[in-house]
Amino acid sequence: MIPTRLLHLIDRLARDVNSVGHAHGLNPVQWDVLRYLAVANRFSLSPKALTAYFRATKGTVSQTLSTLERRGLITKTHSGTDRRAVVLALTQAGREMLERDPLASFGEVLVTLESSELAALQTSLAKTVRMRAQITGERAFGLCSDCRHHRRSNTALHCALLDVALSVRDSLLICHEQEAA
Amino acid sequence: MIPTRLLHLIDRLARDVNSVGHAHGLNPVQWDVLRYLAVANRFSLSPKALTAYFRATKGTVSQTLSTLERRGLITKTHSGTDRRAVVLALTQAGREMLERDPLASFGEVLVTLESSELAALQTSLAKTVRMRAQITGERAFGLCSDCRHHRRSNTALHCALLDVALSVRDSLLICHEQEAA
DNA sequence: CAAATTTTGTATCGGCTCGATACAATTGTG
DNA sequence: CACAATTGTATCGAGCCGATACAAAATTTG
Repeated sequence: MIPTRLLHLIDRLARDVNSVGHAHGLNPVQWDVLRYLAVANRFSLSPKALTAYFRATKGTVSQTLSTLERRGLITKTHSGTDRRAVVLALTQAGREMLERDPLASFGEVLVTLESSELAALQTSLAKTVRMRAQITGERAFGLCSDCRHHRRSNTALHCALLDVALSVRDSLLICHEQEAA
Repeated sequence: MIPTRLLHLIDRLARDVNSVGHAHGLNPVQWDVLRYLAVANRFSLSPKALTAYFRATKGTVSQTLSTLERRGLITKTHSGTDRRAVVLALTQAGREMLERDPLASFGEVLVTLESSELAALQTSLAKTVRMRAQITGERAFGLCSDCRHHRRSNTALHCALLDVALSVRDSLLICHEQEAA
């Protein structure tokens, strides 16, 4: 039996998020790009990864990125190893813009919840998002450290998929290659 | 301290909802209208109520409704009491379309959760949505029976704001006038 | 009651987003 | 080296949505 009332709440929440996403001259997708770049590791800073993240076409992503670059919020540089690939990065202005992230207004509401309730909410939502990604066959964009390709010896961290060494910081960021362990 | 990780999940969930909302030739807003009309009581079936519900301008709502009417999914009739007002209703085709609601795919995921977890999730989300509505000064669109204008004698139900009798069915639907008790 | 104001909705215009298609450049493969 | 696959850009057009102006009915005010 489908939990109609809960679906209604999710729908309403999603609409609220979308509606609050028009702020400081940016639209919801543009905010999302800034947020993504703030939490993605160095293997995931490409238009390709964003295309998967947003389920948008390459053209759409390309346009959004051009707009953000024109506004000085991100930079686009060509990768050294693969000269087709573009490496994205937040500029200082981009990081400052993120400090005015309208989504933070949800945070102010959430912190009034009991910490145990907050933790439970986070766990349930994480489960939901993960299962959804699984069903739709899309990437989960989870933490590098939660990935089945993640290896940790007593000396270092390593990605078995890309065969590269990982910093602690790398492993605590989101990776587009991530697959649940 | 703002729960960043949780905000990220909410953002991702919202994007998922929005993305899944393009189905059967309808867009997310059009689905939302159909869903709303299915759960709104007879005092709330107007373009005006939808304008508040979606935080959209009157013009935008008017256009969306015209499109849905053209597709035969809703009807628009003039109110008898106030001839400016329009009364909306789902057609049979509209109700059938709702049976293919893409949001139901979330339900399939959610039912795999423990029922206690499901209940907790619903409670937390309801709180969040309610607090958000309060802060932004908007209507909550809660259940008629949860309203401070709701009166129940041993013989009948009554709305003290509109001064009309309520059926049991009325009181279990969403009302645009609703204010938390 | 007449005039002004408020409420409710429509019509029209234009900016902008986004998907589709075609294309360019680089890398990988047989 | 020819051919395919990958990654990203350029261009076009449909459609969404906000803004403005307008129409019709109801309400308030003098």
